[in-house]
Amino acid sequence: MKLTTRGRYAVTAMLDLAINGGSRPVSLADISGRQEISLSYLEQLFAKLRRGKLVVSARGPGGGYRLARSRTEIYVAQIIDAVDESVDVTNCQGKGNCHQGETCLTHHLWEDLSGQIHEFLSHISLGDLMEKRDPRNRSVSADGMLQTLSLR
Amino acid sequence: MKLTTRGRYAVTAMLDLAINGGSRPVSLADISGRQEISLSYLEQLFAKLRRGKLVVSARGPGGGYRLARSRTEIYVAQIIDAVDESVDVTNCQGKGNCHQGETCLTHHLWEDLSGQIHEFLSHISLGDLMEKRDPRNRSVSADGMLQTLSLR
DNA sequence: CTAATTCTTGACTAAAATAGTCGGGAATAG
DNA sequence: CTATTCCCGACTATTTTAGTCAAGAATTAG
Repeated sequence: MKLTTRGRYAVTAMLDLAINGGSRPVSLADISGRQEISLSYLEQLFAKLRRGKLVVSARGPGGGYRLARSRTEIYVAQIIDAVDESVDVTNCQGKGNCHQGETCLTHHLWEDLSGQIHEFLSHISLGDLMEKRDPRNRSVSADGMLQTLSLR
Repeated sequence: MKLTTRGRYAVTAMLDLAINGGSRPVSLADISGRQEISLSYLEQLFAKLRRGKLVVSARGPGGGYRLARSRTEIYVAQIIDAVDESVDVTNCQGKGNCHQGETCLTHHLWEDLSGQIHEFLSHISLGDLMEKRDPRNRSVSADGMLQTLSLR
């Protein structure tokens, strides 16, 4: 899990789409104007978002992008994963060296934390953000939630 | 809140310190060897960690760094904040334009999310990571926890 | 005291990621 | 037909990341 400015751009653009996309598609030019992101850069981002099945496109006049599904079914983690193509940072994997060494240990601890952050962002949808509501407040039992969020 | 590879290096190095730092300090050379991070780069990171009051140093033979306080009182968010010097990304602040525009709205939504991630990482200590334990599982009441994690 | 060790600091550099540019396409609504 | 919009690849400038180098200050061991 990595969280860079590109991820922020992507989430911002998707939020713009969720907010301004009613029945008709939203053009990248509109998003570019509102969010002050260069059109060509948006094109690159949306190419990835489309490959990630998060948006669908419509060409021609009146065309643009719309969310591929309900805003309550698109999660922040999916957006970031789509544009970030997370690189494998396993610098001890496959080499065969580093048997239970400190390197492996700390690396594993980081992986756990990274997994936790990913899990965290996997429960926040565009809809949740728009309503400024914590999705976990909807959970019926606190036990279930604790389990969801606990370390593996 | 930004989460880059530098933050990962810093957390990794601090974990190494927490694990290998008993009664005596740990030298950067040791950490460099174990974690395969260049010594000079570690020096830069630890300069910031020291300024952030997260570690204390001891010069001379047998010297090195040690945690400034207990591993249960050093949180991941503090480490990342110390090395990342988060840049302000308010591209509408102060300019006076953007009165409740879409730009401001989505920007604000991102700020909320960013704040949530920061809050999340503010509750995970080095000790928690080492014990692979979710700090929130310690909380007495689920209500209190829900409040802690809910959106502002 | 001396010498080895270790942190401290600043300037510099190579490599990678980020953000943006450009130019040409293809589809489609009107 | 034509304007609009997505689509795609190559290219470029800027910034960040990660690392290098060199000199110096503190401190401990002997």
